[in-house]
This record gives sequence, structure tokens and C-alpha cells, in this order.
Amino acid sequence: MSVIRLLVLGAVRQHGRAHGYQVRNDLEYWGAHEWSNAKPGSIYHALKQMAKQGLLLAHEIAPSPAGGPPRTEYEITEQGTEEYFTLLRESLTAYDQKPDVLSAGLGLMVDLGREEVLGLLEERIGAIEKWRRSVTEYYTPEEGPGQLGHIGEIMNFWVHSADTGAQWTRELVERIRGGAYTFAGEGEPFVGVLGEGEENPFGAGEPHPGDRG
Amino acid sequence: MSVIRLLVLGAVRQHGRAHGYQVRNDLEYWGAHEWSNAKPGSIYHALKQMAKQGLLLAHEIAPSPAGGPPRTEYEITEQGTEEYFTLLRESLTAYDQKPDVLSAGLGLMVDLGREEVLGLLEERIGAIEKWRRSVTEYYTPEEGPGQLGHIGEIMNFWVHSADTGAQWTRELVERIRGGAYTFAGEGEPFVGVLGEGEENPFGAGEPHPGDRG
DNA sequence: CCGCTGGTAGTCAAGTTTGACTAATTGGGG
DNA sequence: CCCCAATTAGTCAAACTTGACTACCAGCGG
Repeated sequence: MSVIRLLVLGAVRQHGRAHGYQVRNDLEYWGAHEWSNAKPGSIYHALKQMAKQGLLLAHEIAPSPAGGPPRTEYEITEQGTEEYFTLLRESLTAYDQKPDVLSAGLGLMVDLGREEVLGLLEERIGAIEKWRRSVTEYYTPEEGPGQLGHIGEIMNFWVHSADTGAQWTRELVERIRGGAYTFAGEGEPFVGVLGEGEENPFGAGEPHPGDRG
Repeated sequence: MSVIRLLVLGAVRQHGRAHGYQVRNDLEYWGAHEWSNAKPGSIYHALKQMAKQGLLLAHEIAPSPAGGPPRTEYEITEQGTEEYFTLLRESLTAYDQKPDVLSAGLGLMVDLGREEVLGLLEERIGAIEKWRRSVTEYYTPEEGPGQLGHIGEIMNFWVHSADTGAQWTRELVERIRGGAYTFAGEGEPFVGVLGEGEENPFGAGEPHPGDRG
């Protein structure tokens, strides 16, 4: 799964109706250009592709009398909504070591109910533990570890990531169980997109914090 | 940077001369299909592309009398060797949250000298700390954290990953400083590729440990 | 000696991502 | 009033990735 689809569906859904540039802005607001491959090309491509697949409905907007570039507004379909929730649930439960997927899931989790999110995160913890077991069993040669030489450091690194990832998830579960944040069906939702003409508080300022060291 | 190039260059270099299928096997031996996007298509593509760019030298092998598919053997050029070491050093120092890049670097680090690797890893730790500082400064609104709502969990997750990643790197530095593994110029090198007809000890067995939870 | 499985070696079309580019509008400064 | 920079909105070719597919051979059971 590409994280772009999840992000784009989430943005369009929260707007009701949005054109490419708006989606692009929301993703920047979420910081997605930092932790995912959310470039203009990918976003416009995803919109077109998902429209072709029936997940979005494209409305060609007649160019304003003043001219200007042709725009298209998108609306999410029922099929798209279904896909959105499938991807969102997956992003919270699947452990595939892709931090961008989890980040997107965290940003959008409040579209689900609190209890469901807690269940999904518990499932995630179980998945991490299962993955850890299977990796350690599979890659431990009969002659004992250490046999692998420096290659064993790769496994060591995975296992470490799994363990710390599980621990972090447990702490998140505690925070959510303790009442943090506002989830679907709990009154006034957190505003997750920018309104018309609203300014991105994180958009300007210093140049990006270094994506690469 | 795509991790495929690093892996392919590393495999070809260790063989001296290799055709696509051999490279493919090495990557499987390293477990790269588990933690990177090393699929046949990507590997053959990378070989062709890098040959076109002068990083590899392609030798068309006359089809054996028995027929069979046409093969090409590749050899690394001087330019390719340079690129290899550039990518390898980058993979060990750059903190871009892509675990596949670090995994590849760990698997190939012994092509460098022990002291250099220690230096690169120290540099990595510095990069992680710098990144952490810039992220926390940049994303902490003046009204105090908590202002961000659940979006703050994304940052929380990044910071947690950075901290545990730095800690793991420190422990790796200790192991290497303590004499673990055999690096370039330290006598009998660790054999990192499969010889002709050698069997991959990790190739068969149970179906893959679940890549996704 | 027929067909089947498994290993060897690689191709291909379709889809995705990248990074640079185009093009119009707005809002000043000189 | 003209030009410049920034903002808004999007396109495009080139590169890369994916997953399924081709083709050949060896060995083996029946």
C-alpha cells in the first residue's frame, strides 16, 4: 500500500470537496512532506488514478472568466470511503517497518472511534510480537547466533526496532485509554485541515528541519 | 538514494563478475527481500541502468551451445566502485528513517575499515541528535505542546524513533570498538556472497516470516 | 517415455515516483 | 504604470517498482 492514497483520501474526505492544491496544502500542514513521499506529482497522480478507479468523483470546474489553469475538484465516493477506512485500519495494525504508514495512521486515527483504535493498536502490538518471534526463530542458525558474523547486526537492528516500537505503542494505548484526544463521535472534532485562506502555522519559518543528517 | 543500487553494487563487487541471477541470490542470502524492495525486476533494472551510466561493465555472454536464455555478466568499474563507497558511507551516516538503507549499510560495512566505520557511526549519532533538536524546536508551538492535539503523536513517534535509534547505534559502536567482526584490511574477510552452486542456508524452510503483521 | 515439479535466468506492461518545469494571478515597490 | 516576487495550480518526461509472466533444463515417478 502506498501511503499517498491514504493521505489523499483522508484530506479529500475532511474537506468534502477539494482540488489538488488544497490536498497538497493539507499534507504540508500535517508535515507529510517530511515523513512521506508526498510530492506534487504523486498527489495529482493519486487523485487521477483514484478517480479512474471510482474512489473519487472528479468535477471539472469551468475555468473562471479570468482564465487560469484548468482545475478539477474531487469528492470522495462511497467506495472511496470504504477504501479509506480499510487503509486507515491497516495503517494502524500492520507492522511493516514503514514509519510513514504509521505516521499517516496517527494523523488520521481520530476518524475512527476510541474503542476501535484501542483494539487496532492492541492488534498491532500482537503483530509486532509475532513478527519478532518468527524472525528470531528463522534466522538463528543451529550453531548458535554469532555464527552470522556482522550480518547478525541486521537482525539485531530489526529486533531492536520491533521491541521499541511495541513499547511505544503500549504507551500510546495508555494515553488514549486515559482519555487523550477527541475521536469520532465524541463531539467537537479536532480540525485537521486548513480552511479557505487559512495560513499554515508550520509552513513558513526556518528551512526544513534536515530530512537527512 | 535507492537502496537497490547499493546492494547490487556490493554484490557485483564481491563476486568480481556476476550475472543477474547471482546478484538476486546474494540479496536473498542477505535477507534483503525481507527488508527492502529487492524484486527481480528492480535488480535487473538497476543492473542495466548502472551499466548504461558506466558504473558497471556489461559482458554479453554467447548463449551456451545448449541454448538457454541470453545472459549478461557484469563487472564493477572504477566509477562504480567510487559510487559504491559513496553510497555505503551515506547509508551509515544519513538518518532518514529508512530502515532498509541502514540494514544494507550494516550488511556491507565490513568493506570499509574499522576506524572509518566507527567514525561514520559517530557521525550518524550526531546527525540523529541534530535532527531531533530541529524537529522539537520547529514543531513546538508557542502556546506549548498539547496544542497540536493528536497530531503531536506523529512528532512524539519520530522523536521516540530517533532516541532509540541513537541508543542502538551507540551500542553498536561499543561492540565494534570492542573488536567484534572482521573489517577490511584485517585478514580473512567474512564471506558475504554465495559461491557457485552453494546453497543458501536461509533460502528454504518455512514460508517467509510475515512481512506484514 | 510422458508429464510434472522445481530450479535457473530473465522479460514485460502497468503503475508509481521524482524533480524540474509551465503558466496565470496577486500585490507591492519604484 | 511597469516589473518582480510570491502564490496558486498543475503538467511532463524520465526513472523506478511491481507482479505476473516466459522459457529452458534436470530429475523423477509412474
